Amino acid sequence: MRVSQFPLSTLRETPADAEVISHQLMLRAGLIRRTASGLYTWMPYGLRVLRKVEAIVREEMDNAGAIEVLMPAIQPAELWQESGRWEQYGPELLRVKDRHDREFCVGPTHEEIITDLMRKELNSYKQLPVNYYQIQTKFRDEIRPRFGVMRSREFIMKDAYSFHLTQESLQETYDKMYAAYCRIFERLGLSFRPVAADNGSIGGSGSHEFHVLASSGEDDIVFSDGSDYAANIEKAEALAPAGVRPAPSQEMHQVHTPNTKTIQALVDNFKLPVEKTIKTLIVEASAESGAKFVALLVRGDHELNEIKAEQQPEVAAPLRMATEEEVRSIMGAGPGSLGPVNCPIPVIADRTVAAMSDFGAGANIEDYHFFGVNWGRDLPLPRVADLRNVKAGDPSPDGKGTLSIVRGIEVGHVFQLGKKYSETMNATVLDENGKAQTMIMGCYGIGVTRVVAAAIEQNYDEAGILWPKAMAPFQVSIVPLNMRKSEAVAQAAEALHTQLQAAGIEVLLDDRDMRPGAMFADHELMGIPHRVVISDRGLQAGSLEYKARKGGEAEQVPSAEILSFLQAKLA
RNA sequence: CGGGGUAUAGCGCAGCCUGGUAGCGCGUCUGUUUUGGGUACAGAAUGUCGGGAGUUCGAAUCUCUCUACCCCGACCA
Repeated sequence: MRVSQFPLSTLRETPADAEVISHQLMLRAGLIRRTASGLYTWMPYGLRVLRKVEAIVREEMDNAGAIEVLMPAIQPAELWQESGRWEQYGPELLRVKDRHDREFCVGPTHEEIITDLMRKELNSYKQLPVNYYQIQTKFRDEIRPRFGVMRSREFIMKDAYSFHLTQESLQETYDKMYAAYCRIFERLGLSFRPVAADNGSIGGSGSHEFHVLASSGEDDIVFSDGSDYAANIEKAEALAPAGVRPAPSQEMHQVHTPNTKTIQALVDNFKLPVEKTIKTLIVEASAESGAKFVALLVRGDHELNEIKAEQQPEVAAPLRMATEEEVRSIMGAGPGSLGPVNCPIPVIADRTVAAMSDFGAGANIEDYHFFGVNWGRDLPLPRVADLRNVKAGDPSPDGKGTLSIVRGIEVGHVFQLGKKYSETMNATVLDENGKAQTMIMGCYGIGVTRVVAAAIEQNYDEAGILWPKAMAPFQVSIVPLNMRKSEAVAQAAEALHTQLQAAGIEVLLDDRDMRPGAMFADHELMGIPHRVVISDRGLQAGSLEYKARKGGEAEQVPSAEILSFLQAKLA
């Protein structure tokens, strides 16, 4: 391909509204252009990258026995009403009406369509299991689209849905999909991690997220150095500290603590170790608890896990922190002076808190704390639960090794749906006794467009993108110097271009009449992995210059050997 | 939707406070120059100053209003 015929439009300056590096580089390298909020056009070079990701996903899905279909992007409201999601989904579901005033939505996902399809197509258990997938455009009317293609409203997703007679059969396909996902991200050349995920109301262990590791990621991923345990921090269990609670060694006493509204101030002003401090958080109580508010206790240096908190029967979901006015009217003191001693509302203590002794906590009197507090002696131990986020260095919940935390970008999700849709939509097959059985379902998604952005977040340098080999829009770029003046350079460039193309190498010839520096900068920005420079100087010496995008010095390669040299690099 | 901010040439920005009819850098076009890291010089084109209304002799600038976009929160592939 020649640049003169495959237009490249790079930007020298970073557009002001691009926040994250992948968005900036995708705009600068001319891979995408914004059409409207959350809507992007994929430009020629970007589309090549996208197609490569799709091809790998398609191949691995096919290899794993999934069958490709293509469902409509526009979906009739009746199916969503049948599943109950027409009401549940909210404004993220883009609803439209046709000329007959019939209601439709632009599909954000396809459970309804596939379930409807399968209940019609499948009659017998003998037809199971099946696994259908598609690679298709989805639309979710996100409240706040951002980060370019990372969280856009329209995006391309590979979604697969499997149907089974038994849980064992589902597990088998689930495991196959899990393995296929691992192969996909390995082949894409990404550093990734499958992690156990929160699977909400469905229950069971049937949900894993696949995260591309990148410091700019929005999720915290927890993993163990002593086992293959990995989980989203939302889900990672914080174990109770080992050993028994130390015996009290101090008497409880009230201390005047002016200007001490934070844990840090308490530690600094009173030389109290942070491990001896307690944070008291007041949240709204659930209707069935009978109380209006609940106090949650975590150690001073620990962070409340909102999902774990919401799962407590006493706590209202979604979680809502009490306002400062509410706190004052219930507790008689403001935030910064709160604690479990003489607490007028129900209390739940984190496991770590339950194991503390001689600790300090607010006295529920403005500017006073109690120090030397001990459970059992000074106040009864409240209900204990896992309330906090794990921290790096915590023991792994499976008992093997300690935990580390890294940031990740969620690019895939495998999920055991069970009968959630098949039951409400009455998708059954006849079993061997001729009895109707509700099918069990699994679903498996990959955010194809997001994968492209995530790959950049993980692979870039000052000059631009560093594509993994499998994703680069071209493998080799030819940069001829002074092509318009030097007949020899022009001929050599054309000849090499023809030669590499004939050898099946994806090659891009930069035949623009530009200065070398500008061309180098463009190819580096675009992240083409291999570069061959053709110059009069080199040709006279019978050689071409080769340089890899990722590090390494430029080297001279005899012209006659360039093909085999590149083939070795590309292998 | 709540809170904060921005809107001036393709991109990045100045001008606005203190009204006088729009500018800089990059890019684009023409010519010359240069040719191993975004070359230099000369010339040129490009704006309903986000839309509408108002104040004024006169509005990018002041007032009102609408719209779009960005950032922080809930959502998610």
